[in-house]
Amino acid sequence: MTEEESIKINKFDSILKSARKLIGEEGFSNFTMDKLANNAGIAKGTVYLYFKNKNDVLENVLKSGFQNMFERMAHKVNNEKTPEEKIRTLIYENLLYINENKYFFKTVFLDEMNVVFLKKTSQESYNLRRKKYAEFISEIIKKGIDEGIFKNWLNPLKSGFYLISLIKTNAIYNFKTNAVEFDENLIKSEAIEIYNIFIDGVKN
Amino acid sequence: MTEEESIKINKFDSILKSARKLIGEEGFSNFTMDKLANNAGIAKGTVYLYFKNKNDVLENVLKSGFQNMFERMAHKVNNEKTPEEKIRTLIYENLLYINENKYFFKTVFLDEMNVVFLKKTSQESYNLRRKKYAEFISEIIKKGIDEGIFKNWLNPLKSGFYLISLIKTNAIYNFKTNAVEFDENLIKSEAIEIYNIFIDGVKN
DNA sequence: TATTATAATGACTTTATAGTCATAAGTCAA
DNA sequence: TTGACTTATGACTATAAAGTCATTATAATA
Repeated sequence: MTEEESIKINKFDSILKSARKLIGEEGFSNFTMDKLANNAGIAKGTVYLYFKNKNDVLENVLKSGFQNMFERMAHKVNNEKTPEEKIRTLIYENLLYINENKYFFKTVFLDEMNVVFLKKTSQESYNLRRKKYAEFISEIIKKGIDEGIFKNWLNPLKSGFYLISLIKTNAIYNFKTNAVEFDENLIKSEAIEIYNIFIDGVKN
Repeated sequence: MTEEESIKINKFDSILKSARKLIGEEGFSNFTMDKLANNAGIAKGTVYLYFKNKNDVLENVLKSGFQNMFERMAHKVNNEKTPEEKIRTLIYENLLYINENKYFFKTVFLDEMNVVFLKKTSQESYNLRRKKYAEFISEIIKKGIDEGIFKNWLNPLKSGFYLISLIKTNAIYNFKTNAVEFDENLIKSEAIEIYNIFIDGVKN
């Protein structure tokens, strides 16, 4: 690597670092090229010497956030023998990685779930609705725990969110794969699938 | 209700309907007040006679999308006796409702998962990364099925997405509730929690 | 040191879109 | 029919932020 290249890469990296920091602090929706230049201590035009455009910055921020994650996890997981051990390691390593890149993932995840076009106050009412739903489920879970059917170490509210996320993931999966109109039977079988996975997961 | 009120409400509803339609077709990020007025066949100023501002429109669109969902589900669920039956019914009714409001939920869900600030092409590479990860998990699941440990009716890829969504939901839950820095032990116990739920869910 | 090449600057241009408001059209009671 | 009131219009304004480019500063080279 020549020195020029190294300087160029350093600047690239330092701009990227500023971008990550800003996005981690204020989210994607408040991220502007002016703020970026300002935070990096350079002129706006300079940013465009290192990045094609704003999208290019965002893409690199995301790329850097997920950089290494996959390789590191795959490496750890491949060292395990049984499917169960692999899954246990995968979950742990994933949580660890998320925690190591806490500010980045916090923003990405919260931005993902917050219908970012809404004003703060409307986002709150949206999240409140979600929470109310999770609380409704948590009452059912609590009852199951009290009756001794469900694992007694479950966090009922968190379990409620888990179930919601399974349902949503199922819907998204089917939105993306099923071009065809899906009928009542398909819905029924999908519901049973989620039910069997979730119930066995929470049952004693 | 006087006739004026009824007219006003009809117009309110018809604008809302246009908004839902547009958002369902093009997503939140492409939704503009000009398009809305145009689609509703009225002048832009008229929209502002029925809605305070854009946020007010969006809020009403979301509200209308989730309208009745909760009450309807709660009603059905409350008719069931055991926690297990309640959960089965809840899942089915939820999937049914999502399907009945397919276009609305499709947009909301996909917008949620698509880092909307990215250009289409960058979103695709982002989704590809997610898919690659799910595929990695699906290989583990397949192995578990082959070995007879896991339920043989599992869709491995979908199960991969399920696990990712559980991990993510856990992270979000902890981001929102744990103000404190969380240490390695907490991460370990969270990982074990997810592991126990997921493994029992997929195991025979 | 002088000349050329490279990097950086930031004022300016462009664009998109939210929101406004003077004007016009429509409605209805007296 | 008139005039007061309500509703609707869309050209216009305001604003935010992306992206540009002529100019200037810095570094490399002869």
